[in-house]
Amino acid sequence: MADQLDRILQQWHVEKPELDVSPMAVIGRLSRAAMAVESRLAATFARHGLDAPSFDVLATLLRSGAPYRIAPVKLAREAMISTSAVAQRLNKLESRGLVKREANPGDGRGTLVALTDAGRELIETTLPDHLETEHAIIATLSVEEQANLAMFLQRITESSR
Amino acid sequence: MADQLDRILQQWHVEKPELDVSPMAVIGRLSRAAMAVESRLAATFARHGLDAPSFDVLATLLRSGAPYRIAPVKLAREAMISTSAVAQRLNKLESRGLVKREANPGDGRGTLVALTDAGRELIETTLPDHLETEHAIIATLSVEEQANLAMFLQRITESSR
DNA sequence: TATTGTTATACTCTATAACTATA
DNA sequence: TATAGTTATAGAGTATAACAATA
Repeated sequence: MADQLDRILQQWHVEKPELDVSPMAVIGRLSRAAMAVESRLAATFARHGLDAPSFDVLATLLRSGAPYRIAPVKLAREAMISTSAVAQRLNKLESRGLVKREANPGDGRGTLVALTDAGRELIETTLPDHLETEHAIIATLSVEEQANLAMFLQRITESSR
Repeated sequence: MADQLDRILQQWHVEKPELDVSPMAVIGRLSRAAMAVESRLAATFARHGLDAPSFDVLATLLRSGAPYRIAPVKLAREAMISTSAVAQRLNKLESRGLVKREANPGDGRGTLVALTDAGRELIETTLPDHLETEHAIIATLSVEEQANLAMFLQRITESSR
């Protein structure tokens, strides 16, 4: 089945026959797949009143395990965003009562972000739905193909560092 | 080699052993790979004074072939963005003299976006550099692996429609 | 001096709504 | 009525800079 990338590649072959545009077949489809997936995940998040950045913070807190407390600087490193961006994500979540900021007993400069009961409840409810969405997205691939895909993506990410 | 996704999956296994988080291995790596690639492509674009949306418009015009003219509504469909977003991309490019808007002789309502000489020159110079970057990103995979990766991504995108 | 964290501010890209003009 | 295109406006998320406080 020809997709949009096939048509784009065909155009390039006609217009620039001397160029090797084969990398576009991979990178183009990577970016389109990421866009399509992002949009499906966003729909699931929205059903629970969340967006991707908020889900990311709550999920990071949950998977860190009891007592569900993390320093903002650690959240910034995990998400690869600035500490300022973290502060702004936290403002949003804290105003909804999903997290709260506490003093860090081990570091007078620091803060600990804690999951509230409401936050815990929301992420526990959202997570299975999210996993179901992710499962549906990749169900078109066999388990072996999924493993190969994950490995290829890992190698691409590593080689881009 | 354990990457960040391996550590995240391990955390989930400990905290939520009853959940099947295996889809995250694929989707998580997809989103990280897309982010890493996007950032490398952006660096190449920046070296030529461009960003991804601007490159997208100029490349679309170039691969459309002579006379390098496209209606805005077609640009919107190709890029899957609103016609308003297209108008704003065009404002930016036109103010730099890289494209110009002409009347559409076949449709009195319409406009044709034309590559200027400067725009043509810029995209012709940027394109080989861009392809080199893309080639470097996927060079870690064999040609066969690249083909498999592209196919897997295509299937994921299709199944998300 | 370096690190943690916050706010103020600005930037980028986008979509929605409102509008003009032509098919 | 529908389509093409634009601007005004607002929204989301981010980073940089400036700042306060502690290590």
